[in-house]
Amino acid sequence: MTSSDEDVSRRPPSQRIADDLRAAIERGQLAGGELLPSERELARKYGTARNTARAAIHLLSVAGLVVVQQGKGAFVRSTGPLIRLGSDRYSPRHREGGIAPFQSECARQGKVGRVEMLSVERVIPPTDIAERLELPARQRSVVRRESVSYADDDPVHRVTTWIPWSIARGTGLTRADTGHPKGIYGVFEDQGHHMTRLREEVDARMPTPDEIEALRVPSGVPVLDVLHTSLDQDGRAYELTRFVMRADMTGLVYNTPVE
Amino acid sequence: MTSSDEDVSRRPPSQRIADDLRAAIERGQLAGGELLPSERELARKYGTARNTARAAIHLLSVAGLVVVQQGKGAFVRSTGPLIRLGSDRYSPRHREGGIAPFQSECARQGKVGRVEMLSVERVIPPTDIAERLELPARQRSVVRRESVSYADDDPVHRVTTWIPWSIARGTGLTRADTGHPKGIYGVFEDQGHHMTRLREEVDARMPTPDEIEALRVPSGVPVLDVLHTSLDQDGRAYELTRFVMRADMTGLVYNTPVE
DNA sequence: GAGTGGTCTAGACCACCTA
DNA sequence: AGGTGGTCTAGACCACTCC
Repeated sequence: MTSSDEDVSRRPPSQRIADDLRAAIERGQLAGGELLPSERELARKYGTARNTARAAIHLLSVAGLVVVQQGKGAFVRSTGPLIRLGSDRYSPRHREGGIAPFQSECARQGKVGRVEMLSVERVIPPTDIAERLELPARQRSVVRRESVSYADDDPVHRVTTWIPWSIARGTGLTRADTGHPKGIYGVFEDQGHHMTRLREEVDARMPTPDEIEALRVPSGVPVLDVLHTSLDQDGRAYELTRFVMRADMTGLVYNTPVE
Repeated sequence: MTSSDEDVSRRPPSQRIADDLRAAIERGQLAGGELLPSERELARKYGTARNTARAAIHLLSVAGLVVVQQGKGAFVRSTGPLIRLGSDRYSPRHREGGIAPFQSECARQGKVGRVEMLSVERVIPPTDIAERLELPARQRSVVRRESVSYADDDPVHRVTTWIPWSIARGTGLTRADTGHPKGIYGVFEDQGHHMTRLREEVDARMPTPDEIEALRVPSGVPVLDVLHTSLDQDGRAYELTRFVMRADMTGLVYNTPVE
């Protein structure tokens, strides 16, 4: 009658507890933001050692279902709507108003978007970056601009832009404040580089310790790693940007013609 | 001299061990596929209980750096090139040869691509699907096609397609084998639906228990969740597909004009 | 101070893999 | 058989939060 691969009695106690909690969450019996029973309480209830109840909660935490806070307890992770970076964010239309697409997307979710520049430096880029910019071996120097995007005080994107030195030299691109009302893409256009195509390579992975700290990512939340290449009217790459995005607060959307 | 937030002596033993292993991996001292010291060995070496060494390895496992196999040990996860689903996979060009883009992308990585149909059923779709298909409340019936894509015997994508019953009825879309040499998109074209635009919403998240089983995802590996909408020459959605993709073996790439 | 999670110990038994 | 990981126990002490 009962199939052996669903034999609940053979499932270890920690997983049984986790299953029960997971089911309660999925049924909505434990809603987003709600507090789970404490480890000691679960241990009492299930007649196990505290470590066993703890293991159960840990399972849910690495699966991204709950967020644990020391001294407080484990809370069901509440899933709000995502801030979606659209492929149309580079459209010249969006620069007319002078308002960045990240900000307007935040506003749509009732949040305040803000970008904080971290650094602007002239560096030698990693080889994968140099390749995509088709830099000749002789002149591998680029300007690297690093920033963090915030939605309502939550850091959500870590953004790194690489620009060939031959393009950036002598322009506002070498300064934190470009001084251009339409931002860095305004500068590129003044320099004669109009974005006609873009290429984005999208990966997902767990964050590095650096990223966990910088983006304050809770356990069980991956990041989207987007490597964006801007191509100008001659089909040449003139700028590269890597977005590392908290996947629990942000997503992507592409809306494109089929060629 | 030493800043307090880097004070290594205050870092718990399990994290110290994890840090050391992580450093060895990042230095390449422990290469991809290589075996880590056993838990008992680490415990001896660091003078801790086995549980503590075990916790260290667990940290690396949920971070996606190592894969643990019962009875064998913990191995450094080897990162190969990804199979990248391109936004151009829907181009009519690709259907001429009759070879699916997934297969050709696998071939590029020296792998054999294969798709296994799981089911074809007439169902009432979830509301988010119905909304995107702009189904009138009266006729919410759709054909749901489920399949799994394999690269060399590894299941890498779980694919679900929803098609309004009004479009699918009486066509090969209601059968596992459509009988069309150009696949389901060939059928759509025969029905007068030509894909002129596509919209893809991209999220990343940890896999559900179902997905962990179906895709055999090791711990510490997220999935890409892509909701694809096909729009025909009239700008109407005629088909929706959800791809759930192992992020350690597959990625995405979009190459689009800027409008 | 009482409650919560964070970490550790020292042992135990089981399941799995390799030879 | 002897190694590996998987799970559990019963206790301990620490760090954090809230009142």
